[in-house]
Amino acid sequence: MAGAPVPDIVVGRLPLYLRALVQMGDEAKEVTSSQQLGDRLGISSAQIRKDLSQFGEFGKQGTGYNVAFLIGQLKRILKVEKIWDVALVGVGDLGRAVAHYAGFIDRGFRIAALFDSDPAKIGTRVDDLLIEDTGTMVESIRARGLKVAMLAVPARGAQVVAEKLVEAGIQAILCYAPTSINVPANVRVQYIDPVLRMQQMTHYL
Amino acid sequence: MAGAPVPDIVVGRLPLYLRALVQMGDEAKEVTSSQQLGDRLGISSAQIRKDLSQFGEFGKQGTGYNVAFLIGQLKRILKVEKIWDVALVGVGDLGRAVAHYAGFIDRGFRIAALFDSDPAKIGTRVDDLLIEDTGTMVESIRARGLKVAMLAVPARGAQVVAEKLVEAGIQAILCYAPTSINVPANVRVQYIDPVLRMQQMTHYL
DNA sequence: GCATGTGAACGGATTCACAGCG
DNA sequence: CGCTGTGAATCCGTTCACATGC
Repeated sequence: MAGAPVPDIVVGRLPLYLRALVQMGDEAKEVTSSQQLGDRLGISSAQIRKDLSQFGEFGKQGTGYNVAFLIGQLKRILKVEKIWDVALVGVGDLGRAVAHYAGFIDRGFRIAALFDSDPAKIGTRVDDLLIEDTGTMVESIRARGLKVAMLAVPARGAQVVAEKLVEAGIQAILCYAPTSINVPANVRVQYIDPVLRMQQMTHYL
Repeated sequence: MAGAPVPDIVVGRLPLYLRALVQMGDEAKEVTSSQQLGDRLGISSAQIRKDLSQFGEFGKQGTGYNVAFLIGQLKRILKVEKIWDVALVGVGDLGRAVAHYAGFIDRGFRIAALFDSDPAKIGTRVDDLLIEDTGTMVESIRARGLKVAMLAVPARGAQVVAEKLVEAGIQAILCYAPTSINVPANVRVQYIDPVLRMQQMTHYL
């Protein structure tokens, strides 16, 4: 049922479905149902069926969903069939950890460029990847045509860097800096701040 | 207006408000309004007022909110006035990065115990903190009375470890493992999986 | 005047429940 | 019979708009 605008909250669940399906595939499961998938994820089967139905009819009545097929469809919808080259800005402790994280490549992302403003770091390498100057970042990102970036600078500098990323043509930013950033509506931002999640939980203790 | 059950989605925004207010405090701002706060965060002022009103009347009509006072109230509500001692399970690359992350202590959390199942790591230290055996984890966590844990083991092992944490009396788990875990309803889980966020964004590119 | 706190109105998301089909 | 896909119904969250009070 393509055509109508799909709610963002639905798109946000698709990666979760994909992750669970890949696990099922690893377990040599060939077919599954909305019920099984929901049980794994703590989501109702109706929710899953409705979400998927926004993009097409992927299941068979009485049978369920073919795991490999649905994985393929979700990858297509999420545009992660190919690997995205990503720029990483900020190579402090956090940025280094992100750069070393092995979990990206299998799921659609490769860190392809590093940037920092510290002269002591510029020109050095992290795993064979050169750290470039943020002063020349805009041109460098433009030249490579990168569309996705990760932000791992201190909160203070995040807004300024974000604006440069937008200027460079970046359209999606994963922000590890513990602050909100303001960007034009056509640029997507997602935040990773573990402390927010921790503080949410402690309320209930 | 305490008494009624507050929606989880509201509790989830409070840490965001707290973070922005602390920033304002750092900027020596003494008073703010729901409008100002909302502009920073990309949230409507009505939303912020309604969220806060769930817990009391913290503002003054015609004036707004006292920043320091509201920070104190939010810390109280979120129970982060004191520092929580946290167990970290899994001291691989990811776990080490989490252990080194300097952003926890200022915001209510201290990593106070490390666990791993690798004999080569057990008994060694990370920043003066001993890595203990997961085999003796349940007793160790119980003995210290820890209530909060972070999970940084491979996806495969996450469920088993989660069950041990529950057995040990842990009531809140921050899960860095890229998988869903099932725990009793009285235990809270929050997930950090940057790839999910990335895949959500690429859909729109 | 200005900004909060809040009932009422609205809109959107989830769940229900079943027709349809393998 | 089993499970999907989906309109209808329900539930929940957000926004509106204004009375209240500094």
